[in-house]
Amino acid sequence: MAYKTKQKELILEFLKSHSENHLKAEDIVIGLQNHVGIATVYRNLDKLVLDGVVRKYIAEEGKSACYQYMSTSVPCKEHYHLKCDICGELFHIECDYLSELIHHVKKEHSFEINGLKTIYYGKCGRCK
Amino acid sequence: MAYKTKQKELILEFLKSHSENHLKAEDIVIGLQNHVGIATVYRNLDKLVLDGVVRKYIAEEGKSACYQYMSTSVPCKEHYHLKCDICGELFHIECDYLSELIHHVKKEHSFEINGLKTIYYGKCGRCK
DNA sequence: TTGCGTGCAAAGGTTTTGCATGGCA
DNA sequence: TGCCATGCAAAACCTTTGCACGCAA
Repeated sequence: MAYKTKQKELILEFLKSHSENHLKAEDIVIGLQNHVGIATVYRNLDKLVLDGVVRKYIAEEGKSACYQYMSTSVPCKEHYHLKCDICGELFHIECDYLSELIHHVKKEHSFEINGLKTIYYGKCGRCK
Repeated sequence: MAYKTKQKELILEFLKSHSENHLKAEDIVIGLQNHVGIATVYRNLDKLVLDGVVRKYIAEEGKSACYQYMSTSVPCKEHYHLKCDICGELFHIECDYLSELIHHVKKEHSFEINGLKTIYYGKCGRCK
């Protein structure tokens, strides 16, 4: 039902080898030296996101979305994202407090926060 | 330096009278029955956001931004937003735990989270 | 009168879609 | 062979911008 194609492999390969970065669809196309069309990149990313292999970030309104490979061996549950409104930098932090927050909201507010998808906006130390 | 115009008044009026809703630029144009152009709406919203009179939300990537009037009499510091990935509904909650989280991140991670801008994504009770 | 604000339409950037073709199974 | 995947270009969508005109001060 799902064919294995060269493009699919190339895209996943590229995502894996840049798993520490947040990639835009175009970054992938450029990284693969235009061997894969952007429409194909978007189509594959959509599927990968649905399969939970890749996460999608809303970096900034109007700007392009970012994607990142989710390593299956290293769970990212304790990994959160803070984005500075001023300089635009995205910080990755690990914090038990945030994990507790998720637990709290689930218990008290019947809402299951997706810590991987949520981005906290604000002002970073340097810009303050 | 800043002129008072009919359009400006109409837009602010509309935002105020729908302060419990999250409005898209187009909602405002339609609400005002096309008496104000969409470019004008965007230009005014930008200023209002800068002035802190209105907040802007990134509801969903690729989709249009939402705006909401910030009542000056009722401070909204304890008011957070949860958006369900499944049904798309936006929940407004008040929660001291979240307020504490912001305090914690500020102290421990030197990052000042903007609780008004941040939207927590996840799954709501009904969709779970 | 001065110059900011507006409306319109065009441009801009990102993502999606239609359709013919390519290539996996 | 059957049918999913791809590439290209066009379309779709939201937002911004250029320019001439209108209108507040």
